[in-house]
Amino acid sequence: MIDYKTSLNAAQYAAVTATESAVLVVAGAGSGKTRTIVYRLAYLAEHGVDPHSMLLLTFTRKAAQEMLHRASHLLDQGLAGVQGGTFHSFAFSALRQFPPAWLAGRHATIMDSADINAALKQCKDDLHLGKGDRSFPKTAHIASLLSKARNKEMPLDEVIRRDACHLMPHADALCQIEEAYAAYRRRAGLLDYDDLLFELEGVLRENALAAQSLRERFRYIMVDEYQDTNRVQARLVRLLAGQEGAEGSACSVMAVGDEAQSIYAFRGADVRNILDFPTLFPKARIIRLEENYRSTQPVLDVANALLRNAPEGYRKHLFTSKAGGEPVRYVVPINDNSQADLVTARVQDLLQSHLPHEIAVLFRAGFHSYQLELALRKAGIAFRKYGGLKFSDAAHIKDVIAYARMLLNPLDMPAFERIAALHRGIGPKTMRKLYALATEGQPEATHKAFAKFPEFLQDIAFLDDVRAKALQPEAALTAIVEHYRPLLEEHYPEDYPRRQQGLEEITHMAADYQALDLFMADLALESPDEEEQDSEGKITLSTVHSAKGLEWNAVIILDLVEDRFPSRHALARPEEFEEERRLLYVACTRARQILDLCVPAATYNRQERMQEYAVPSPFMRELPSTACQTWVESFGGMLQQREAQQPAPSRLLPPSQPQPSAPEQSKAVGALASPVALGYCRHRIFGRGKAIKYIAPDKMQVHFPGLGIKTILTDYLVMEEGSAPSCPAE
DNA sequence: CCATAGACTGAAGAC
DNA sequence: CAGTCTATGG
Repeated sequence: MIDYKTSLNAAQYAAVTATESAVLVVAGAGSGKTRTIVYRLAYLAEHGVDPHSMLLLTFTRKAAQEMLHRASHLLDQGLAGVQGGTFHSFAFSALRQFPPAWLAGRHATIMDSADINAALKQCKDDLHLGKGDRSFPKTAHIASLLSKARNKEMPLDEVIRRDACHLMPHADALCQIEEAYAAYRRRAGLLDYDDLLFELEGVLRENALAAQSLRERFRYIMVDEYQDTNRVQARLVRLLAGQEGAEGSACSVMAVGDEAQSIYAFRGADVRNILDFPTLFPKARIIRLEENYRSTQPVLDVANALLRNAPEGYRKHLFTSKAGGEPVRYVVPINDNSQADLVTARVQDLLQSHLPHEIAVLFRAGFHSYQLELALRKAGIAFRKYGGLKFSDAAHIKDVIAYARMLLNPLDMPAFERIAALHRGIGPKTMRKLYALATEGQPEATHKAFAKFPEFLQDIAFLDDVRAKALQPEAALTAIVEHYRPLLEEHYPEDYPRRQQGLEEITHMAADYQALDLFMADLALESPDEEEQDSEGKITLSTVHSAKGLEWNAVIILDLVEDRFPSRHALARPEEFEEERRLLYVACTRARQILDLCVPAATYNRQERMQEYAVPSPFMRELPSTACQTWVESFGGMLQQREAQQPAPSRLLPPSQPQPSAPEQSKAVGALASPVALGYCRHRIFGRGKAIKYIAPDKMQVHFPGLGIKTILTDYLVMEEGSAPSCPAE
């Protein structure tokens, strides 16, 4: 038996052993919440609970696998029966078992983001909306608005009014698109990410048999990262748990979360779920894990400083009983290009040091790491990148996936169209016509139309043939790859050998699956990593979002300048600005021993085709000078330590007066509740000679919701291009 | 005259 | 990779 009392602290022990009632674990960063879940899994297994009745919902499948792996390691026995993964993947497997009535008998396919975009584009075109209108939102933007509406469970026009008021003129058109898109999915038997959750909720409510069967099976539910669940997800937990205290429902739910780490409000996550948990489960115990076991005090000091400045004041103070630790470094490269070189050199140093070589470089957006990727390649340092483009985003992989999907679901419209478009002479118009004909069932017309494209006909015949053979996933994919080969060479004459390797990889991955549709679902839900084994010795590049829940000995954060971190998209509303703060908090708390914050003095502006002075991120400006050690790059690439002083003072608006005080600003404050956000926005306008170009007057309302154009012009736009910045308040 | 192919630019975060 | 613009083929 495992000695839980000595392996865990008192709070962790309480959380692990509280299996009778619902438990909410509020766990600070690095306070051992993974450890708690791992020990709880082991504890349950040791006390005779069948792994089959445990459900572990985490943010990534990888997180679930790792916890299960660690738990079975503790136990000396496997925990194979535990169902673990994301809400979405769990929903898919539940729906596979208990499909909703409208899907009866069909293999539903999950749409990936490319499918969603294609579908929306088609709906938009069919309705003749937004043609040639530059102010009409881009397809990807429409997708994010529709998804936001569903995740927040708010009508679409409400979401537009609140989050994108400049799109109000298009609200009607967008609502029409939303409707058409819903019809499209039903017709083609497709589920998008949001459908997975709502359809499962529907099944649990309407299909008593299914609900009972799932409830009987899952007696122990554990939900990680609860602060990033949305309303439906909370309802799903509730529905799966059944009535608390009701006869025969011994279901025990444990939710683990940290409100300071909520970084998914943009996709509808609702921190209220944590606050409402005790209402949902009145008998719930609440346990707090506070001591940090991960990071050194200097790292925690920076993290604490970040939260201290949050207007909402999370009552969080991370502490460790370990003393000492390397100071956090505030590094100022000359520009983003030399940042890549400095980071590469730093990584090389760390790799040669005695420290365990677990190093991560984190950044706000996928493309921020491009320069670094080049520099690392040149230096011969192996890395692995998470976030941004996925393995399954590559065109050739998508092609093969399309074949596999059409194998499962001949009506899968995006797949059909993708395959059609592979052949010469078929463009958007023709492929839609062909799909319509093929599904309407007019044999003669269909025959005639398809006869013009013999290669496409061959594809269809090939798929019919493979379908008849009912092959295993690996064999089916091998056949597809072989069939696709000539097309691959035709479409990618320059680099098809490299792409062929990717195709071999995907065939190989399929070998682990019993059924093709399960494999397809996993590809759409989470791109499985190519081969885990060679990850040894590689450093990690990752977006902060993808770094959630992970930790490294050394963490380097890139591009802590305005426009990048916080992202320029996060300016419109104070809540979004605060989410950026929590995002940076998450990034810093990933570090165990070493934390480097990179604040390039200049960044490349693509429009101007030149380097431009960058403004340090407001989060950096507010950091007390004692929190870190400043290193400035001098010409020639040398880093020099600068004696304690306010790190890299903001260029034009010193941190001592970041907020406007003049009376004329008070009317502007109306819409922007947070003075921090206002100070920040003002800084952007006045802090740079190019501000007028940067935020065009007619776009100002986007950045300052609620401000009229007149106010903006009279109160704000006081400088002309190229002139010295001047500010009415001064 | 429509539909397609090819060149070019610009990127948020993720299930 | 997606979206847009333009040249060209049917």
